[in-house]
Amino acid sequence: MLKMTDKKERILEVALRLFALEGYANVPTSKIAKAADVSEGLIFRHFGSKEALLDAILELGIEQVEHFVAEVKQETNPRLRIQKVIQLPLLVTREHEEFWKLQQSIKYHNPELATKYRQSEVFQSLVKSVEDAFSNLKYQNPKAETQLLMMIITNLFTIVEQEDLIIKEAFVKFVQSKYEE
Amino acid sequence: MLKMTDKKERILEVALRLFALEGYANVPTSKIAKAADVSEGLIFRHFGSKEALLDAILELGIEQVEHFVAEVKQETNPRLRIQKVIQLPLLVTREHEEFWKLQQSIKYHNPELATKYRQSEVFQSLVKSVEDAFSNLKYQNPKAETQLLMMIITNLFTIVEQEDLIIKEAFVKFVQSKYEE
DNA sequence: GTCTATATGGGGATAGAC
DNA sequence: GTCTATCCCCATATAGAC
Repeated sequence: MLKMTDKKERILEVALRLFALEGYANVPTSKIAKAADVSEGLIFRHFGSKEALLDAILELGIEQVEHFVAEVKQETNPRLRIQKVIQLPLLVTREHEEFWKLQQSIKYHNPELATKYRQSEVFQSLVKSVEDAFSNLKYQNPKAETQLLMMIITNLFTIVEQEDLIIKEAFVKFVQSKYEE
Repeated sequence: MLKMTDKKERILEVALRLFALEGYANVPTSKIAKAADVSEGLIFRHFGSKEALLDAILELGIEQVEHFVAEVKQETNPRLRIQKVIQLPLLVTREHEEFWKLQQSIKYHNPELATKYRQSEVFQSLVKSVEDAFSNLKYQNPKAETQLLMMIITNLFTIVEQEDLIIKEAFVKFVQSKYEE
């Protein structure tokens, strides 16, 4: 990937942090500019609009998550694959916690953008691979199982952001135990 | 309860719906006024500020949910009590559903308000009664079980993608089956 | 690429009449 | 209790110089 301008990069980082922390709608571009030590105008030079900035951040996040998802899909043992999916929030949030938090929050601010993510290849393929695993394991209702598990996982991300690491890990283990044989 | 002015009531209803649907930050008071067929000024006469309006809505929501929660708590058979909690999302009316959704969304706009609700008597007592049920049933980790179940329930409320009642009911049944003996 | 200065609109909120 | 009119701020966005 071509190296971005330092400042453009800084804007992305800072905006991600602030959006995740305080919510997209609550963060004026002026605040981003100040925090990134950049002129406000530059944000619009680079991204065109505040919303386009959000979009760029999400694109970037999806990219970064791709590798984690690939890891899960590559696991052929269905039982293990499910264990790995459950662990995703722990693994991903370690590096991309803010992105996930943002992802959650925009569900409410900006449903279209959230939908865009939900329908992204990455997410869809993850869902499918989970469903396959449940099918292989002869669960009676693989679709519902998948839906339930994805729901739990999505929420694990948000819990994860609240509690301390020990509690998180314990809870993830607990959920995993639900899917052992 | 004293009967409110029709218009005050209408503002509350409309605002609840719009906030839940589009997010607090995305709904200007002008829009609420128009939708409720009321002057914008009246909103401020009655509630003082937009945020105070949100607060009033949440208060009201808590009140309305109280009776459903009481129903659950009053069930002494722990197995049945859990079945009933899971059914909560189906029992509450559409308005309550909106209330629940709003409750979720403000986590990001206005964490203090969300916390206030989370720590409300109603919610806390529901959590406690679920935890008791799990304890009685000798689940190994009642606290984690409760956390997981409450998480699932909260999400059941917000499954919008499946507005189809049949699907929703099927899914609730599916979750219930997880907690049968 | 980046800054400074500025335009524009819209959102929350108030005043005052009825 | 309710409406109309209005204020003011601040957030997004643009223009133009460097």
